[in-house]
This record gives sequence, C-alpha cells and structure tokens, in this order.
Amino acid sequence: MKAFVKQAIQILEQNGYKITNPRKQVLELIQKASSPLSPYDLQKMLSKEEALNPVTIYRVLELFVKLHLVHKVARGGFVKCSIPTEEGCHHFVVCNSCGTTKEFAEDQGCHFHLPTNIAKDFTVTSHTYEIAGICKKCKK
Amino acid sequence: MKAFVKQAIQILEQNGYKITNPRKQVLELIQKASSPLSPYDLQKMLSKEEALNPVTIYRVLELFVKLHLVHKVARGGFVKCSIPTEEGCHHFVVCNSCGTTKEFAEDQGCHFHLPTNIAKDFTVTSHTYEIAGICKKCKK
DNA sequence: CGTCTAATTGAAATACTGTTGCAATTAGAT
DNA sequence: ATCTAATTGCAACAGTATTTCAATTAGACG
Ligand SMILES: [Mn+2]
Ligand SMILES: [Mn+2]
Ligand SMILES: [Zn+2]
Ligand SMILES: [Zn+2]
Repeated sequence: MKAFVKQAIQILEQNGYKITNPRKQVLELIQKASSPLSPYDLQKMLSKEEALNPVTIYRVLELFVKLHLVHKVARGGFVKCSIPTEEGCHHFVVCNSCGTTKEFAEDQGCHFHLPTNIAKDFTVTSHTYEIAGICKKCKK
Repeated sequence: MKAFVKQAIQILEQNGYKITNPRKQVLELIQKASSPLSPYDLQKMLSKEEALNPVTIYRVLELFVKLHLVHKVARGGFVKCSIPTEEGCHHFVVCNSCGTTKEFAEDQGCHFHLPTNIAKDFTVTSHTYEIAGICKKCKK
C-alpha cells in the first residue's frame, strides 16, 4: 500500500476536487500510519507550521470517506452497552446512512478466529463483528 | 435472556453494591432493548418522573461493565479512518486498558460470513472484526 | 504568467459527549 | 428508627463534532 497518496490524488482530480495542502497532508499521514486515526489524532501529528483547523480535518476525512479513499471504522467515543453473549461476542449490522445498529445471531455459531501470533501477546475478553452498509429503508 | 435483571441484582448484592433505583431502571431498559444502548440513549428512554442525571448513567454503566453485567461494545463517536483493504474488511486488536488499537491481517484470509437472512435486506459495503482484551504491556 | 471565481479553509459560535469534585441523599446494616 | 458508607445529583469543565459565514486559494482561462 504505497501508491496510496498518488492514487488518491488521481481520484480527487478525476472527480473535480482541488488538490489542496490540507488534503495532501492528511493523505500523507494516513499512508504512514499502521493503525486507524481519528481527526484529533491527525491534528496532533502535524507540526506548528502545517497546523490545520480540526473542522478542516473533519471535512477532509468526510470527503475521503465519500470517495472511498478511506474507510470509516467505528471505534472510540463512548460505549454502547449490551447484554453479554454466551461466547462473549457481538455481531452487528450498521447502516451507514441512518446509523441504525442491530445485533444479530450468526446462523452457524461464532466465527471467531484469533491469529496465533496475536494470541501470544494478548488476552482476549470479547470480540465484535460488524457489518456496515445500507439498510432496506435507506435504499428507498 | 430473561432472567437478566434478576441475576444482575444478585451479582450486585454478592459484591456488596446497593440495589438502587437508577441501577434497577437501567437494568430494565437494557433487558428490553434488542440493540446496544449508549448512556444518552438510555436517558431519552426514561420518563420525566424517573429521570436520571447522565453522570449517574455513566457511573452505573461503568460499574456494570466492571462486574461483566454488560459488555462495552465500541460503536459511535466519530470515525477513525483507515486505508481500505482489498476485501473491504478490517481486523483490530483493542486493549481495554490503554486503548491502543492495532490493525492486523488474518492469517488464512478473511473470515467474513454474512447470514442469509441479513443478506436480503442489507447491502454490505465493509465489515470489521474487533478483538478486545488486555495487551502485553498492560498485563505488567 | 496574471486575473477571476468557485471551491475550500479557518474562525467563531454552538451542541453533544464524557469526566471530576463535592455536597445532598439514601440503601440497608444494626 | 437510627446511622453511615455508598450512591446520586449538581456544577464546572474538557473533549468531540457540527454549522455558519467570511477570508483564502487552486487551478481554469485569457
Ligand atoms: Mn462471534
Ligand atoms: Mn475480514
Ligand atoms: Zn439505514
Ligand atoms: Zn494496553
């Protein structure tokens, strides 16, 4: 995943969006990162000279998501609480349009799978499986 | 999952916590719900008479999480952004103690599985698989 | 190149979410 | 019924997210 910035710029151009400094800066940071970044994560990574207004970062990311340049992965903020399941896992369907979240049961049991290299360093207490997309209603 | 409230109250008692109105109210609401609830979701579900201070709801939930009466499922808040993967899926390990989030590759490909009854009503654009627990560092 | 303008950014105001400290209230032990 | 530690509510605050509008700028065009 190295051509990321280059390719993203192409897609911006193709869709008639300007190649601005804030957009380039954010793309560079995302390319370097190995973990998901929040708007404020990004802000903190910028030097004083290249500082950006948080509002700008939000808008840049919003655009990137619209163009599918980045995925919006739901992490952070607070907590929704749920009754624990037998196997300690949760399965959700989330509509990207209306935000509706529904919990569901997997039809042939839990598909949990922990890579062995992770298992060494990490004590698992629960896991979550989330499917994002568009619900029936929002398809009109 | 019907004995939920009763069992929760038992565990509160066993651990020397008081059975208060706010705690009972929140337990009832969670039992009724079929989807995860945020503190403010819960607040909105309460009538004027039984109204609770949001701070109280936060603290009640915090206790419930500690006693494993509910799971803290990470949804909502804003966005962390990530470069999309081939298969449109993301796999994270999240430490419940320090909050560190790492993305990882599944060792034998993507374990994505969409129950057929969901597939009918829902157009999937991406999915996320998240493992929560305690990282090496935080185990001391 | 410079000019021009629609697109983009930043500043300010505001709303929502989450946390902390302290005083008032209350569950439940005696 | 009384007493007290545990719990709740209030107030103040910090962090996150959104909206409006004025200032700036990318890049199209001459
Ligand atoms: Mn599972
Ligand atoms: Mn996957
Ligand atoms: Zn929807
Ligand atoms: Zn940790």
